Amino acid sequence: MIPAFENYLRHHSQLTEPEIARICSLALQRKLKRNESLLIAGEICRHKVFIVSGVLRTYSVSGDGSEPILQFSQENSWAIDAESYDQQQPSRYNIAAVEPSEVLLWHKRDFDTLLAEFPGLKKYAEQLISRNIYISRQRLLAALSATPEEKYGDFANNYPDLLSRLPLRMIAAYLGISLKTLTRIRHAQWAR
Amino acid sequence: MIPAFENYLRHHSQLTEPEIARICSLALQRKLKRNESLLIAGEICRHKVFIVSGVLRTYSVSGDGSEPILQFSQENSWAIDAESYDQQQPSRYNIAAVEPSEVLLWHKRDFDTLLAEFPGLKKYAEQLISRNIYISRQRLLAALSATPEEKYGDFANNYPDLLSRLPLRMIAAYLGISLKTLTRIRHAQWAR
DNA sequence: CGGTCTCTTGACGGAGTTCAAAGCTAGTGG
DNA sequence: CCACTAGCTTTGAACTCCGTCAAGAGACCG
Repeated sequence: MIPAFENYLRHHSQLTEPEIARICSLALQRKLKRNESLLIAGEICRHKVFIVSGVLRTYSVSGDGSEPILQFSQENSWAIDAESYDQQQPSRYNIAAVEPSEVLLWHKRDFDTLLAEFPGLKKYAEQLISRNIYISRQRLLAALSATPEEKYGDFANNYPDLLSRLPLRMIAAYLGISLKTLTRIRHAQWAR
Repeated sequence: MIPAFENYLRHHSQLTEPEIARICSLALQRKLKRNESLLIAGEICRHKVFIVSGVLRTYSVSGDGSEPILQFSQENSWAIDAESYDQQQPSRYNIAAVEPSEVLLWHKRDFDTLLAEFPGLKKYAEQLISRNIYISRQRLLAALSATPEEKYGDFANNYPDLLSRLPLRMIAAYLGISLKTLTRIRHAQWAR
């Protein structure tokens, strides 16, 4: 797992080899089974998480039992509940593995140390946050005004590989539409 | 306008008086009429914006002519299109005054200078970004899974003062529901 | 005082949801 | 390695709620 992460950092950050080695030295490794939880609402998100392989979903549980999905996080990306992590307060969201997954974890205090040590890491982290914001905006816009067809089309364009890896009901939960509607759309698209 | 902003900074940041003075010295003042645009989609967002008085809306224009609203920004808060500002690339969104408004502007290069000069300002800016992320998440969740009634209720709780200052059609555009539905909800609530 | 913008209300149509049942797939355990 | 089962997907029918269209009343601004 670690070598894959090292490789990722070499290509996606400006960090030096010693810096990368130091970052890896503080990482904890963990494997998640399908559907295994990494964070449950009410718990405090104590770790920064990098996904080496697999897919995680960040979701909420509504009063009626539905599970709207805020985000999918796949290999070579990060996943945390920022609010719970930053302020070390109980999380409102859940994070769980959709597939069997391998993740690297850093204790918040360790990661904070690394951020203070390496300006390059800090800069990299800020870029991640920014990109997250841009994507969230687009997603919010789609949720507000796009038709189900458009939402599905956007999703298929942005995450073509996830289409085949996720249960449809999760895609529906991510798009904010019913499973029934999603099925209809996919069938309609086939007709073209 | 400047004194009001100075006061705001004193209460909401850890900045020192000289720092505040320096920040203000680089600010540009501008007044916006009702419905006047501050940023039009396609333009580059060249300024950081602080709202001294009034309300701005950040919105998109859909193919069908509707104007979904991503965010309202009221007095004592900031408003920019982060993506366009950070990367100095054409904006996808519009920003316009809902009421006559007074704003302070900083050229990006000036503000970047200030951020580099004052760690306290940087820290303050990061807090703003974080809060923005938390709020966006909540909003996305509501857009995905809440009923129109719940969305309106949340809005009324979170922004009680805006309720009376905004045209209802804008609240509808913000909640992602039709004006008709919004009217229906408000009437229903009255009955209780 | 006129005009524009805003809000309300009605009727209608349709898209999406819910409920339920059945077939299929894939993962699990023996 | 196979059989079984649980979960996933599809489909149908009925319904509900939201959106569109249109008209009219009211409020506010210039």
